[in-house]
Amino acid sequence: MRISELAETTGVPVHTLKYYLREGLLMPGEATSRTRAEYGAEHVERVRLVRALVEHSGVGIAGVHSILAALAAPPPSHHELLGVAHCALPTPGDQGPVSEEVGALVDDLGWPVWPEAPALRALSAAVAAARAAGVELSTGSLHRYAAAMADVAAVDLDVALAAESPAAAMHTVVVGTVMVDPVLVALRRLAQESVSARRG
Amino acid sequence: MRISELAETTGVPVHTLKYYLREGLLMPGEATSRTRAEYGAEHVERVRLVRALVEHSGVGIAGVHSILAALAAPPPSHHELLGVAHCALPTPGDQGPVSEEVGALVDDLGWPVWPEAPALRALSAAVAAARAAGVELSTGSLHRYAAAMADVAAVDLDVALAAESPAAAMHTVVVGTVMVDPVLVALRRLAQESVSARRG
DNA sequence: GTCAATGGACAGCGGCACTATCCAAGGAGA
DNA sequence: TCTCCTTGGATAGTGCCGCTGTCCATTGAC
Repeated sequence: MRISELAETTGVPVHTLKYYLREGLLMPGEATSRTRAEYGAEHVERVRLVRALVEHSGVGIAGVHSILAALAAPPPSHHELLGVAHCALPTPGDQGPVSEEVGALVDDLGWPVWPEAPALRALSAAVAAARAAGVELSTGSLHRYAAAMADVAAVDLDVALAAESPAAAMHTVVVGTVMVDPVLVALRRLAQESVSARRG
Repeated sequence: MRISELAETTGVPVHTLKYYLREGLLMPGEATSRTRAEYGAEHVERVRLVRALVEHSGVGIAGVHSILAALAAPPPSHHELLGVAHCALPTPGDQGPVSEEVGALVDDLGWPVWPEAPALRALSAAVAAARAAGVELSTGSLHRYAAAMADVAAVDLDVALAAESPAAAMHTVVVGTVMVDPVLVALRRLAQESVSARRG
């Protein structure tokens, strides 16, 4: 199909597709002449992925770049997959240090976590920001939140390991991690209402 | 203290404080003359809250407005608190319809949820976006995610109900909901690494 | 032969969260 | 008193981001 058909199929304007081509978010079509190129199903899929990431995941264009690069790289062993995937994910607040409290938390939980994990820094920043906003976050609450997120992670890993290929597992982990976050946030709101109604 | 001292105390430039005053995010100080006003501890706290929300919660200036309005309103009964709080929270994707699948999900779970809840629409949109990005989200996975988020919500409600006043409970629910989301996201990443390492 | 579509280059836009400039009035130190 | 700095207020500008609009030469379908 030509670019205008790709635009029609995906609902994305031609101008925006050209922009994605310029930015390297969309691979060029197969040129059939100097002013004509052919696009296929993989282009449709890519456009849908890029739009979903841009519109719903909060990672910017640069983040989409990094995610696409991770998906394109030959996926490493299962051991390294998580580390590579998490380093490819844009993580807000991963600049600062790891707080003592967060270090103690993962120690207490007995979580075997890479000490340089971006998520450790992000967690430290997020906890500090919540406290600055006046939210009381006790160690006990953090432990209970962590236990719940361990259940979430178990689902994530079950789905990822069920993938038929390492590339599919990589896709599941990287894209699933960023795209399911909003799902979890919405579920949390609903669960709050549900729990409140049951208790009230 | 004067505005320059407020700026020094909070680390926020005077210009930005003036901007917050203009936008109504910061209440005016007590005017001691036409070119002098006195700011107090509640201003410091408000500035910290506004900055935490702007920098770390993803809700924009408009969302901060809506949150502050909810905090200022006389908090209703515990029954209504959650509904009022959630309507005040900016919820991306709350424009669309509620998908059948999401409706069936809350039915299956037996969650007593208000059918007009913004989170229902947000969840529908988030699930659709994840699917568009190629993430396989089975009904079973959604159920397991929902169970985990029910545990999270139980912690949320425990903390909120421990508040000594309805106003404090409102603050805990509204601010806690948006500021703890990033904490949960970071914990999910860490839990993924931990679970992966344990299984590998 | 005609005319719309294409690829390519590049500037412009709209929204957002500030940030800079300017001004008159008012207070504080010399 | 004089001078200089700060304040509040108003208005306009900045930088970033994700597009979007314009222009052009080439080309291919009708």
